[in-house]
Amino acid sequence: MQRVTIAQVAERAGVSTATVSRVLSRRGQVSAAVERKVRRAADDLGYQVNVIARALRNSRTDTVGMVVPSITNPFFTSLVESVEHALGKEGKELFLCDARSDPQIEARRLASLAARNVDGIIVSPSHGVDSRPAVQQTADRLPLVQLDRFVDGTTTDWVGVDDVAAMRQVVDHLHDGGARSAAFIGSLMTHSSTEQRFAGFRRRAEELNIEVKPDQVLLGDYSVEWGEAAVARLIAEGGLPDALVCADDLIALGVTRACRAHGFAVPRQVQVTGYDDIEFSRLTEPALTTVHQPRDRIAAEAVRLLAAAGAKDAERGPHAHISLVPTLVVRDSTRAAQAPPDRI
Amino acid sequence: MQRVTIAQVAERAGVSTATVSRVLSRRGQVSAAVERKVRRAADDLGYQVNVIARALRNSRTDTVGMVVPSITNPFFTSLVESVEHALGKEGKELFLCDARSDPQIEARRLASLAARNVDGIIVSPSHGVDSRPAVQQTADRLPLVQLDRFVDGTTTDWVGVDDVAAMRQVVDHLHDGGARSAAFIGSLMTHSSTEQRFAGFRRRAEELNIEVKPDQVLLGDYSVEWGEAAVARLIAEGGLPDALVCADDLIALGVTRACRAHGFAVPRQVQVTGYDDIEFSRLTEPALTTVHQPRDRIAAEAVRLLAAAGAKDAERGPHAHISLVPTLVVRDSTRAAQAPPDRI
DNA sequence: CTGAAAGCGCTAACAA
DNA sequence: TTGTTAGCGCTTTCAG
Repeated sequence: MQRVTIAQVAERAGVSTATVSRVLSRRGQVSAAVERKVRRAADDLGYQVNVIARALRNSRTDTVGMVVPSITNPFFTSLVESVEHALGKEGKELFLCDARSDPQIEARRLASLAARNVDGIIVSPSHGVDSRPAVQQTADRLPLVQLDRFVDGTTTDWVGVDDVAAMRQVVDHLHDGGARSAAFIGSLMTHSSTEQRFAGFRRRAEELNIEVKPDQVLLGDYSVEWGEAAVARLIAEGGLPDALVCADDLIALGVTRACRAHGFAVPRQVQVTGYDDIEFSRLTEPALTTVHQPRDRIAAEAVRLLAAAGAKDAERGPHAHISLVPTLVVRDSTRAAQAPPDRI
Repeated sequence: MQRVTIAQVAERAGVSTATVSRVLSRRGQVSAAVERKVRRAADDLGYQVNVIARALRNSRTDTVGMVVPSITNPFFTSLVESVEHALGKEGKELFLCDARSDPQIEARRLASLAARNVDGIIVSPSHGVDSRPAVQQTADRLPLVQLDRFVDGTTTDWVGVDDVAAMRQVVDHLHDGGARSAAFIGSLMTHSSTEQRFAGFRRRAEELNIEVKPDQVLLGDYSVEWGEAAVARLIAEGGLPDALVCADDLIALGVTRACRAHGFAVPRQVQVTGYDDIEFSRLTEPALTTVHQPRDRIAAEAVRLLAAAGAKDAERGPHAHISLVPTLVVRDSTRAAQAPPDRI
């Protein structure tokens, strides 16, 4: 239970603490003989650095903090996995926090990460507006990259996908499958993802003359339950359009399920699309057509930006916004291309 | 970018650093007037404690480390969520690590957590044997609780469910549904979960005269893919038994999917059960019959044990093994009770 | 009730 | 190449 300190190692090896430090942190020149003695002593005693003490001295922890809106959302967990992997290559570790989609909790987590002297922070903000103060304050104190989502009006690095381009692909695909009317089912417009995705959807739908009734834009949250509820509401209020475009896969899973429960065949009577390409999206019946996010790439870019920001301590260059183009994964919840009905 | 220290607050408030410390860590008596001055100064300067410095001084971090085999397994993420919640009530934070099912990575994570002076560790070991040295060493240095899985031959606290009792319920239920033969699909017997679950399965199957062919015990890993592969193998080698008992929900999801893909109706021709009750288990077609683990309760007990171990520093009492009884959730992948065929 | 000062374990000047 | 020493920011005796 007693910790072994550098001083004890020094005593046993018959050298000074400075020498031990030099050996153990492999800095500075030490003769081979002394090095051997020190390592020997350290091993014998079972010495382990005290990262806390080292961090206090160096004001570096080799730790990166990450805050996600929800750790139970498979999209974020796979993003976390990618980030951890990318970080591992740099010899850094990840300190993960769950904001539970609450900007207040999020603010606490960010503050606490900063207080723990993490070298940088990766955050997918919970709210497009309310998350701003905490995110901006944190970004003023240390390197910070926003991932996937971002907060309106903040000046920080950001990495994500081009939601508008993605939605264009989605709508084109649905149109090819014969859709002439569509509904959009998303979360409240409280964060950038839904906002961007809806904007992309709406724009392309207009261009293609796909009908989108105002009361067929339904906003709730990113959950299976909400997807189910939304479909129930649509049916109650007059029936389903040709296509249901969902802002994420969880919603789409619920939507698909509810459609089938209410006797609507997917994709024959109604087409459904998701977003994110979580693992389960291929497991439902029918497997979901969705937008694949290049998670590893997103993670790698984020880590790279963080490293760069950490390096040039003096002055920060302009912030980077890296937007990757996602790909459409066509599965069984949409129809293959066909000539539009009126052209037959 | 510059950190505000206690000294700056002290100067601005016109008091000593000791007084500031007393106010900010709410220890010791301070006059109301001084307290107000100090708080004022701290707010003005935007002071935030340096947790690192405090930790070095106190050798306490109010942080608990958690290591799970896989952060993409929904069972573990929901367990993490429960633990974080339970910890929040104690004012502690969670430092989460993913071992990627690799005892080596796991060992590194454990060491690193210990080096960071976490107050305690919650670990669900990746391997029933290979995880032992790291887990035992860590447990010797600080409070440690094993969750869900455990390592053979270690003396630490443990919280989980009674797998044997759970499997008894599963087998009874399948038998009620008419099953007279069954296969078991699990991970390699490299960790306690599968071991225990298989033992429970086998024992009850024997008691009920349910046939289990030796080559119908298939061991791979906890993944959807393995579930799919296992079914393919069973079919290739002579067909499916009445029931397929899976060691976790991911496997069961793959199993169900593969059964349907190969034209076997679930549950009419073959019954399938899972284990864990992850959220997606109710979303597949058919919804999965599975064993529900009381996650919140498991988490609460673990946190309680950790707190207790942290308190009595002097001598550790005997270690506790807390085993909770899980409940069977009957959904649509199994058949309702019926009189056994031979009794009709 | 408040202040001075020591020291948690480590590293980096600076000396030798 | 190695040792001496100061100090990272905080808490906590011990005096006052």
